Amino acid sequence: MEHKIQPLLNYISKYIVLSKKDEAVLMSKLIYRKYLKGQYIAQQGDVCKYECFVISGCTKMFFADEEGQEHIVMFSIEDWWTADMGSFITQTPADYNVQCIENTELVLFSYDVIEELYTEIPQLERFFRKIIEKAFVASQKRIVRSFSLSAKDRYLYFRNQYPKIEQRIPQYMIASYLGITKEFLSKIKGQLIIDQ
Amino acid sequence: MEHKIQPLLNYISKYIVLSKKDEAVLMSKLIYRKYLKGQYIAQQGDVCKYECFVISGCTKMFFADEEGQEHIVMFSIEDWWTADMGSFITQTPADYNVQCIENTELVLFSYDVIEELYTEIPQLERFFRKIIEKAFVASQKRIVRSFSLSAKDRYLYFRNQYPKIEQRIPQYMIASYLGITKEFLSKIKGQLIIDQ
DNA sequence: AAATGATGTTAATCTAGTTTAACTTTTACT
DNA sequence: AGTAAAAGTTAAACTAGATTAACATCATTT
Repeated sequence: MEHKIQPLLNYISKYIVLSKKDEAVLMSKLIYRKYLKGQYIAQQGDVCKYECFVISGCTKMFFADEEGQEHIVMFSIEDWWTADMGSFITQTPADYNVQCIENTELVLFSYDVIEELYTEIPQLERFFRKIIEKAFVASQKRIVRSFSLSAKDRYLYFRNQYPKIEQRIPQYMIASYLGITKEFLSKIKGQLIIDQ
Repeated sequence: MEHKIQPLLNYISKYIVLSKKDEAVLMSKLIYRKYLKGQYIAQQGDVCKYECFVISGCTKMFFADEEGQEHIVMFSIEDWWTADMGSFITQTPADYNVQCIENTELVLFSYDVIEELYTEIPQLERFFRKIIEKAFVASQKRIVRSFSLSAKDRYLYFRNQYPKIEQRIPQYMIASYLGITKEFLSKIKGQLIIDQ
């Protein structure tokens, strides 16, 4: 299993230095799991049991509104996280679904394990603080963009910021992430081609 | 100074238990400061030096876009935080301004002090992790509302969630926070009165 | 009390983005 | 290869919300 979660260890080492012993403790408590395209990792209404680190593949987190419309909140690819954090930290039913868009390899941190780990390896508290700080900043910037940019500019920003993601994901999901209809995104793309 | 920052100590005690000694260390490193209505706590372009805990009063965090339009990202009242976290954690120029809407009392955590505190009182790492987890969850829920609710429903949600804030803040700022014009908010309120 | 500036309202016109619906292209399955 | 399903396009009619502009109210200062 060691080599499979190596990307996670590399990722952690960017934030904190762990001893070999700590790494061993960590590895002994984590779950490595493969999912197929289309498979659900977590479901709206269930308590979110895991924080998930993506080793490979791609996931979307979304919810269905009263009319059954799907709204995508985030995508996650290699070296990023996914989970309904609200449900995870309060251990109450989730607002969101997490589903694989590609075959995906994950490392799962269960709620109980992560609490144990905070005690056994106090540095992980710092690690997760920093990760969440970054996620919070990104989230707030997204709010700002959603209010101050037009749909076209939000799309251009997305394309520029996540060129790798755009290739891998159907357009209608990108539209959902941007908060517009797939028809309007199609129109925007057509317009951009005309403008060259 | 002790009694002035008591609300902060009470707030912290909801998340972690600090010894009297730790409390004394903490207090010795914090800055208590009063601001007048209209005064700026932080400015777009400057590096954000402090994380601020609000003892009393009210602040807004906002940015001015290219056309000079003001967009309000968040309000903060008693027992909440304010700062451009992105600027604070990276110590790079801020995207946002923070300004007092009322006379305001703050407790300031400077960047250097907070790093020292994480080392001297490791429990604070946990405390801030939990605070930021909550802030991140709230931020993500706001994204969801901005995409899935109409302006009217966002206003109703705001009014319901923050009844105390609504009383204290001019309507045009609430419109800015909701991502709509003051004229349209006025129309929504008129409509709500007719519907009763 | 008058005057200034900040805040809030109303209404007409305009536009970014939605809805509906028909059609085309691509992908995946037998 | 042939077919069905999924994904993407186009265009017309519509709507939520913006813009502009004129006016009303309220608070603060002189």
